[in-house]
Amino acid sequence: MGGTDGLDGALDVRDLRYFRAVAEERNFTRAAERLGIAQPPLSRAVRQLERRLGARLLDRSTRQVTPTAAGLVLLEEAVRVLDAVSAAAHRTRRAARATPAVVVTAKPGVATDLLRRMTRAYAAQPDAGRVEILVSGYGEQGGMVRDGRADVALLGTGEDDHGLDLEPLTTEPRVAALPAGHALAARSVLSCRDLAGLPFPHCPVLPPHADDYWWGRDAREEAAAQPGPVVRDSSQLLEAVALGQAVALVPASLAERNRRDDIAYRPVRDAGPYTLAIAWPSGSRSPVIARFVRTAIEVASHHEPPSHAAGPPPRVVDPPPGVAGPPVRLAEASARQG
Amino acid sequence: MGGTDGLDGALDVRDLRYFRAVAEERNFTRAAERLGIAQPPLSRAVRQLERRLGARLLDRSTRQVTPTAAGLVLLEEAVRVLDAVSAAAHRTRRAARATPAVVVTAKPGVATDLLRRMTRAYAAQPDAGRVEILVSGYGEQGGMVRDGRADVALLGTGEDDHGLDLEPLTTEPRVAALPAGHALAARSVLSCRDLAGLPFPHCPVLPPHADDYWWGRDAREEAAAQPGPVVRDSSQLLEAVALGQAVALVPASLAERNRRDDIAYRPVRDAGPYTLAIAWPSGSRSPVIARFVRTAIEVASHHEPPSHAAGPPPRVVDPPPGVAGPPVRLAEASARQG
DNA sequence: TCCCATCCATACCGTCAGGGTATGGCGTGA
DNA sequence: TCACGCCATACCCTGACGGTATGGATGGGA
Repeated sequence: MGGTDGLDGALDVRDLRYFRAVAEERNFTRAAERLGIAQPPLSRAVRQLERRLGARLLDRSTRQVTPTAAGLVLLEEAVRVLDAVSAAAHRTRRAARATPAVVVTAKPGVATDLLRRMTRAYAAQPDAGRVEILVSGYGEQGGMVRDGRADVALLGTGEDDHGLDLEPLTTEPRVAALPAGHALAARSVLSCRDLAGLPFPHCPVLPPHADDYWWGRDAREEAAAQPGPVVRDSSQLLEAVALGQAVALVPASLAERNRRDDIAYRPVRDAGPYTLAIAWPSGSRSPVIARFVRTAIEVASHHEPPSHAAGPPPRVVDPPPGVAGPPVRLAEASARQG
Repeated sequence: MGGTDGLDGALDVRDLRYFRAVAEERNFTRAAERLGIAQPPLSRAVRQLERRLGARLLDRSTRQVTPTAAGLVLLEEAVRVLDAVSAAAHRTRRAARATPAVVVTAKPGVATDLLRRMTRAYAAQPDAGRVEILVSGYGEQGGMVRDGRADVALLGTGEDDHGLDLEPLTTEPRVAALPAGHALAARSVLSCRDLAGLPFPHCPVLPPHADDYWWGRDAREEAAAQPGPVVRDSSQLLEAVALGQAVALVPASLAERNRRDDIAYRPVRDAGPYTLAIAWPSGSRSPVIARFVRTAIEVASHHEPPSHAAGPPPRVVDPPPGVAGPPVRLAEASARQG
């Protein structure tokens, strides 16, 4: 479908993995370490890559390796390629299994009942395949779909939805979770201003596979510099709040399901709602995925939010998706930047 | 951003190119020829790939090589990967040039005036970069954007928009183009039924780079089996009509601009309109592309269709795109299949 | 100012994967 | 039955990739 394969200047997955490591680490030695090879071959590989592309990719000035403009472009493209390669392997292996299944991923503790209903409704359909549920840490869902470990994901407002198509499922208000003894807990209603400056839990923006995936040093340092603790799931988050290490904005349903003495939940007047969406690989034509998405939307539209006072009225399904659903992004997406 | 790179089972661009060739050609010998290597290494490579993935990809039954279910999945993924790799090389090289430009591709003879206005309007903006126009053959535009040779494309209803985000620009009716002496030319209005069964020009569904890109044998045979001639641009198309080899449905504006004695244009009552859209890589965040797309939409909304009687009213711009415009597909896309 | 630590580049070498040639086995069609 | 087409196997060779050793440059600390 694409055009000429040509030789693409003979770009290779290995080259892209290597370049990505260096561009992210901004340091050949650390990158080599991360890749599990020695530093000299890495230097050579990157240099060869630059020669093949006929472009300088890295400025190796004194004491600092920084990507050039072209290097930044290649870094972005490399990530896409590597995800696509990963996806190719995962999806092929999955398709080869005797009874292929739809793999849906979600972070633990959110929308478990909705998820249960979805899978049940799907499995109830005649000749529907199996459904596997793959739990993932905060912020991991997008990556799991992109690299093919999962077919669809449930993810919330503000999570990384790069390269995915989304359809919103449910919306509910968010409330503040405060340590029981916190000064703000004395008040019955808060506003965002009240929370400004307080330590928020830092959802690890990135996959925490320390072994085979790292962030560049600045990203790591940046993460370390954040005031709040790093949490991977809702129980860690609540624990952090209970221990007084942080405050957090959580979906109302999560608060409902986690009433505890050591945490005070308070409405926040001007906090945006939490929207849960279902996501699938952008442009997927898989009828199985389309069917699951349709089912999910159907179920969500009948789904009564677990019972909190002023939830929004049940969502009306907009035009049902075609094969993989009309790619509609959340409003958030278009507002992402000016 | 994706998850674990792991080793992906050590998938490689080379493996995917090889597998794609075999899966498309359905014949090892021809695939090897197409790849410019000998057949035995190809057999070995595919076998190794199957071992690495732990899945049978091809059924090599007697006299016939057919992809398995897993093989079909991998074929689709392979195309994505290869396009992404191509795109990485092209975009990086482009970004490395002293004065990076927006490359827009369109087939010749369609919307040239609109294209001219768009580029002029874009270039008129302060600190806007250069614009390069890359002409492409029928059906090639999508591939050119996908593999990074172009940044944006103008393409019409029904063209391959896989992996692209679209925004419609203009809509105009289509008319039938008939050889002047044709029996139907005697009538003043036609319907689709009248045209059924007549030889239509076969827009080469696929890139015609005979050297480095071929279709699988069935696709080629299928194409050869089509009654109508194969054409690559509008002048070839009109020539084919004039020579009596085919009839065609063409946008009204094309008819306007190509009045000839040997071709009769007739309205077709129930023919769908021709919608021209601008397309860019799905999920692109490039501000340059976003800007060009915004300009294009703006220009198109002010654009008076070249003057034909009952054109639709000037199109109203729906919510202007954010960074890269809200990915909205043409209605056609959601109707693509039930 | 001098020294040392850090970090990237170069030189050299061994290994193995990938490609070529020759050939065999098998099924099909004349 | 023969001949052809097609895929698999066997074997060899080349070259790319990775490792080790080492050099050169820069910047910080004493």
